[in-house]
Order: sequence, then C-alpha cells, then structure tokens
Amino acid sequence: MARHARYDRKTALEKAVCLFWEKGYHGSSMKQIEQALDMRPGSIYATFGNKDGLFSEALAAYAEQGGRELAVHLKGFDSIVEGLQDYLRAIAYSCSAENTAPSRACMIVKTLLESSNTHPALAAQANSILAAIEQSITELLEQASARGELVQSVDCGRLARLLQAQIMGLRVMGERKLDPQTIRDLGDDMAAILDDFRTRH
Amino acid sequence: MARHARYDRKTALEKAVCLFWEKGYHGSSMKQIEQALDMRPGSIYATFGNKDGLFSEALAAYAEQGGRELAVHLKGFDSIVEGLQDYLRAIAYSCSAENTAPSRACMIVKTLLESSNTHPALAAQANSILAAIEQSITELLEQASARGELVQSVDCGRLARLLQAQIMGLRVMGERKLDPQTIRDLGDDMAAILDDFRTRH
DNA sequence: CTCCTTTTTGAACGATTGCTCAATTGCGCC
DNA sequence: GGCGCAATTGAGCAATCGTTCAAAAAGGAG
Repeated sequence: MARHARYDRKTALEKAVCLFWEKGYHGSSMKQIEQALDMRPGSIYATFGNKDGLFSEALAAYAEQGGRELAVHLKGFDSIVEGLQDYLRAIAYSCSAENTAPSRACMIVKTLLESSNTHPALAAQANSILAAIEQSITELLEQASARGELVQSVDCGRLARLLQAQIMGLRVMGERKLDPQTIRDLGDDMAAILDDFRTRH
Repeated sequence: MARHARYDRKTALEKAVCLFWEKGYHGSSMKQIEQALDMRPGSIYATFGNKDGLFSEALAAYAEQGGRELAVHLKGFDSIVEGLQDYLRAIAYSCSAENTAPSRACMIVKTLLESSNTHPALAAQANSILAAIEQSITELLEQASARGELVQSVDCGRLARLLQAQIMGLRVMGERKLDPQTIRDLGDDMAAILDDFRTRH
C-alpha cells in the first residue's frame, strides 16, 4: 500500500451535485468545481475523467437521491395516491420555504433544457432518467389501481406522464419565487387533479 | 446622409431568437452568433451593445411573438376557456410534429432555469415576462368568468398559475421527444383539467 | 470626381475555458 | 530510517471566450 485517498468519492459527488444543480453545466467552471470540491484539477481528472464524467455522475447521484426521497415519502401513507398527492404538496412547500437547497427547479429538467441542443450525451442521460421516473410512477399507479384506489378506466402510463408534467411545472414555477402561499396553493390544485381519477369510498 | 444600414434590426433579431432559443445563452458563442446573423462583431456590438443586450432583446421579441400567437389562437373561439383548452392541444401538436422550430421547450423557461443562479439580470427579465403572462391569462379567465364560462368559486389568478404550470410542464415533456400520440394525449389530459372549472350548459 | 458621414470589417486583445503532467507529498513496509 | 508506491499538487498548456477599434468600404451631397 501507499498513500490513502484523501477525498471520499461520495462526499465529493455531493458537493458536485450542489454546484451543478445550482449553476448548471455551462455555468460551472472547473475553477469553481475545484473550489467546491476542495480538490485540485489533477485529482478531479484522476477520479472522474473529465468535467463531463463528473457531471454525469453527479446527475446520476441526484436522480438516485430523488428516487429515494419519493420512496421514503410514500412510506408514510397507506394510500399510494394520497402519498403522491402529498408529494406534490411537499414539493410546493419546499419551494416556498426559505431554502438551503441549491435550486428549486429539478436538476434533471435543467440539464435536459440546457443540453438538448448542445450536448447530446447529457441530453440522452437526462432523457433516460426521466423515462425511468415515468416508469416508476406508472408502476406505482398500477399498484394503486390493483388496490382499487383508481377508477378502472385510468391509463396508468398516461396518468403518470400527467403527474410528471405537474412536478416539472410546479418546480419551474418554484424558481419564480412567488409568495409561499401562492406556490402552496398551486401544489394543492395539482394534488386535486388526481382526485378526478380516484375511486370514492 | 451616408451609407445605409445593411442589416435589418428586426430580421437580425429573429435569427438571434432562433439561435438562443435552440442553444441557450451560454451555449451560443459570439462566433456562432456572427454566423447566424451574418454580421461581424463590430456591427453586432454597434447595434445591440453586447451579448447580453442582444439576448435580452431576443428574449423580449420571443415573448412578444408568443403573446401574439396566443391572441391569434383565441380569436378562433367564441369561448375563452375552449380557446385555452385548444391552445394546450395545439402546443402538444406542435411538440409532436416534425418541427422546424429551434426547440420544443419555452425559451423563457429555458432562460429562467439557465440564468437563475448565474445571471441575475436575465433571470429578472424572464421572471417579469412570466409574471406578465400570468397576468394576461388571469385577465382572460376573468373575462371568461364574467361571461359565465367558469363556476363562480374559481380564483382566476390561481387558475391562471395552474394553467401556466401546465404549459411549462407540457413543453418540457415535449423536449423529451416521446411518441407524437403520447404528447397529444398529455395535451388532451391537461385540457380536460379545465373542464372541472367550467360551467355546464 | 472629391469630400464627408456612417456602416462594416476583422485582426487582435486580455481573460477564461477545460485540461495535462512533471514534480512533490505522504503513508506503509521492510 | 530510508525505500517505493500512490495520491496530490499547481504551474502552465492550447483553445476559445466576449470584446475593441483603427482601418476599409459604401452611399449622398456639392
């Protein structure tokens, strides 16, 4: 053996997520990255290859954490649909609160919009993550449907995309920094959309 | 008098809109701008000040055109609400068609997300445009309400923001380049949301 | 044609970009 | 304590960034 690695890959990635989420790919220079990670260029390139590689890993880490947060959130609810409704309200709440998060908008959406016509590899990654999220929501809704939470005519994939679009729209509106109550009302209104698809008890 | 201006400011701006809408602010270099406008740096700087000034004017031109398109669209409908519903479907249709447009996502949203933590002046401009759009939709809904198209309990400002968020979400989803029919279904589902707020005849 | 004004040109600037690599540092092992 | 490996350093690379400005070009007036 020889010298120990001074940097923990995971914590370095967390810091990279923070910077990239806040400023985007083009908006984050290597100089800023060096400062944020407290690493010198050589170490960064030895660990992550190049800026693209670092961004790609950061985006994947962001998506994974987002997935975990949704799963944790849903565990607090017996009803899947009610869990999803409250998830929308929770997003609205986090958008309205004084927030230490790097940004209110979704990093995946920011990446998609920034890279779709300038950086095909990143755009493809963002697209595949969004497709995976759509698929997860679809499966959740299919579970809900099997449990009788949804009216029988519901097309779960289609509703999943409607829900995904709500999340996107809500988080973009969050970036506008409207009144807290205004954003929370928007979250409530979006949650209410799902009521149309629920079965009445 | 002396030499004529070889470039028409308006057509130059149209070309700038195309480039910036497609690639964003950071993604468009001055070299690309020179090529797109067929102008040399000196002329560009003499006409628009600098890159920021050009982008700012392009964004304003984009917003103005978008506003005109909405107004034209609504003229085809007796009912304001039906016009708005069809507007959502039209967006979905344009997102699904083989498209010559620079991007499917909204340039204002792209600008907001790209600049919110890197370029405060641009973010402020995008924010004020979005606020103006919200206001326009609010006024449209208030007209509709006065005409008895909406149930009386509707908060028009709140519904306007819900509608604005739909448009944002729809156009981000458009950037994912899903099946044409899938996007059109999403547009239909969003249009159907408005049915909940309409009066029955 | 000659001036005069205005527009256009494009070489070139300093700053910054992403990135490299020879030199240095620090730890474990014999 | 000195050797050797691996991680870290940071000066510096070529390329590109946004921008400038002196010179050239082009039309109208006399």
